[in-house]
Amino acid sequence: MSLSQRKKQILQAVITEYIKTAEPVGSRTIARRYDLDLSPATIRNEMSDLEEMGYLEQPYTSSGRIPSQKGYRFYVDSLMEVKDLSAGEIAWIQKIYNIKLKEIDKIVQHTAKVLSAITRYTTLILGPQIQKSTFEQLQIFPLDAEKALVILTTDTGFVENKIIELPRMLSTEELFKVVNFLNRKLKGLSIDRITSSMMREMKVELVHQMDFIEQAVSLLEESFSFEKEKKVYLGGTANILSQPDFKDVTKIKKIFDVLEEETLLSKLLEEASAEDRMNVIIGEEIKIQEIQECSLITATYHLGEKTIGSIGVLGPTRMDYSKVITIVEHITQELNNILNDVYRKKS
Amino acid sequence: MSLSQRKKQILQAVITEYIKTAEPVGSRTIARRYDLDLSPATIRNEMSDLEEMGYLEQPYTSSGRIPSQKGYRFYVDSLMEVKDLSAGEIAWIQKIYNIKLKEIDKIVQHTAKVLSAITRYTTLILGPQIQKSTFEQLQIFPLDAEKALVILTTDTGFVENKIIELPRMLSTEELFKVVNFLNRKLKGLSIDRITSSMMREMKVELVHQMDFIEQAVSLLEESFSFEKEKKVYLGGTANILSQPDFKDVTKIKKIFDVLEEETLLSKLLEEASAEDRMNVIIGEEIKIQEIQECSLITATYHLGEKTIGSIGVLGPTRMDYSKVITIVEHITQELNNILNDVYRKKS
DNA sequence: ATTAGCACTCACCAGAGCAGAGTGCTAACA
DNA sequence: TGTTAGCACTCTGCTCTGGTGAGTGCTAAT
Repeated sequence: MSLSQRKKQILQAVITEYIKTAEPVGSRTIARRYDLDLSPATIRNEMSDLEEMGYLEQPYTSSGRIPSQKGYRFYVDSLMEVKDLSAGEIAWIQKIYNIKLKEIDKIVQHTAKVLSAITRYTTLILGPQIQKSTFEQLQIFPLDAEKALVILTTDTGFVENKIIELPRMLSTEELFKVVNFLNRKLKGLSIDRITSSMMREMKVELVHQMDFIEQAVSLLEESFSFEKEKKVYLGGTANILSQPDFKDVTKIKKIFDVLEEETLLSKLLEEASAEDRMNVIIGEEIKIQEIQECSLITATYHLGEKTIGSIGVLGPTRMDYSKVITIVEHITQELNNILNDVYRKKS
Repeated sequence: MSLSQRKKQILQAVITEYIKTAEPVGSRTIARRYDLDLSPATIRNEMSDLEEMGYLEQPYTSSGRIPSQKGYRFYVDSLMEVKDLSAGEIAWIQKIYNIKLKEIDKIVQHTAKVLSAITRYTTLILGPQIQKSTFEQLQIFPLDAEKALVILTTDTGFVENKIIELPRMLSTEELFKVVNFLNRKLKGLSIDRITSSMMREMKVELVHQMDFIEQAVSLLEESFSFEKEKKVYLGGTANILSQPDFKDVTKIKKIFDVLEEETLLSKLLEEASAEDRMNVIIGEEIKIQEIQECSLITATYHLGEKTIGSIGVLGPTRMDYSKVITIVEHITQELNNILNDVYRKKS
């Protein structure tokens, strides 16, 4: 069943007002501040209907109304008008975003900070995924008899480093032989293609070519066990504390506890932005119980054609969806430009 | 003027009790819970004296007493008995600290997390300083015509990478000439010895050796402008929210705002641990106004002989100094062991 | 279908009254 | 002279009360 034009107007008015004030909205307020040419009584009746239909809620008997989750959903999907940024706002963003950094992780961290400063909410950015890049070179520096530093670089300027245990009984010479072998084999391959089946193949080949098989294989395995965990960059976590929605310290505590769980956040962001377009998740649609009084707006960012990570803004369900969506859209665009500028493939 | 034995006992009792309960402590409580064989009235008189001398405070007329900053100071310096960890506690710490990581930044981050989990306060760790390590190798990978990836490695397994603008008109060949020159010159030098005077020297030398001076010099400069900013690793920031001392959201907000200022924190830690031993800074002794209701306990950690960073635990002034000091001592020791184990110099 | 009017509900606030914890002072005691 | 019992007093924190105002739901009139 669809809503009458008038009901939509009233729903929109209630939500807009509630987003602004964080207070339950009464019929008089609507009548006064939005010229719908209706008396409070009529608005009351409509609001009563809207409540019955599940779009509004009453925190307590005879209080004003607040939007329900369903209300927000409908607002975001069909009611909200996404306005463009003014030239002034764009200039302002430009000014504080203004990036001189070139390292991808720094860029992303700075973006999180700036985005949270602009929106006044908390920003989560799922770090760029090395998986999408192309293998450039693997290098190895022995540190002592047992350990070596392995550095993996990609065409996009990723540098991953880790320290591995050296297999016993492997001479320096042999070590470099294996490394050279790997470099020959892998050059130009995308990282996520270097799968376990591929590794198996290489093992077989190693068996034929070399006589120190076992050690070489374990070296190979260790070298490629680069962290699959995805880094999440946070910005403006303190902003949560400015929200009147959360004046209860125990509630805040729960949210912060979630924010300290990187794995949880990375899953959240990954699922949210699975479809590679702007996405809004409202309240209990979020799978993490502790933050179901929040909403999350996500988008993805790209390097060339490939999606390499995602951006999320987390605020109370009462957050200013339209404003945040515009800003996230803009920032994502900027980030894409910066990244593609710095890391554009050589020719 | 020094305190009588009895006054000391009473002061200690008040502080111990207040640390436990976070409530103003009255004379009856002391008489009941600590067997000093004194009547409440006598204790009252002594407490009154202690207040006059500045060791105690009364939040309001005829309430119990709470320790003043001076009180805490005296307690930490002369009263507190630092007890050793029990075998059980040590085993427990061992269990959750249990590190398999080898990369220095991961180790430090994990330490911050564990330390905050054990103490239930917030942990700040000033990241290991590359300055103290020894130059191993500089490498350069051209990304495109204008940019190149520079990787600096040290003997201790540090890997710093940055992207630089290539000077125009510098051929790949020339590029590698400069890099080779640098590697020859710098090999084995400690990073903090690579000062600007040293750079000047090298510039002079370059002038004599090569005919593409200008470009080489600018390359040199860019390559060595590695971040001097010190990274601070945080753990357990959410713990602040569990402290009954901070039930006021605006207070909490202020603290969190400070925690988001990395530069501020790194300065704080650096100053606090300047003397290279365990240090306790109480309340207004902290230079940052917003967190003057907190205390900070710091220690330094080492690689070989060299101090490479510092560890701090931040809690309310009412924090359990003795417990935290013991734990920080223990964890610092563990961290030293781990680091020296992983990064011990090759012979 | 809309609206004016009215009784009713509930949160919020201020003030009053009360219990409990704790102090400071005085006077008695060892 | 130091210690202690006793007592009046203070202040917080809690509950209860009544009043106010915002807001509703219902009914009846337009």
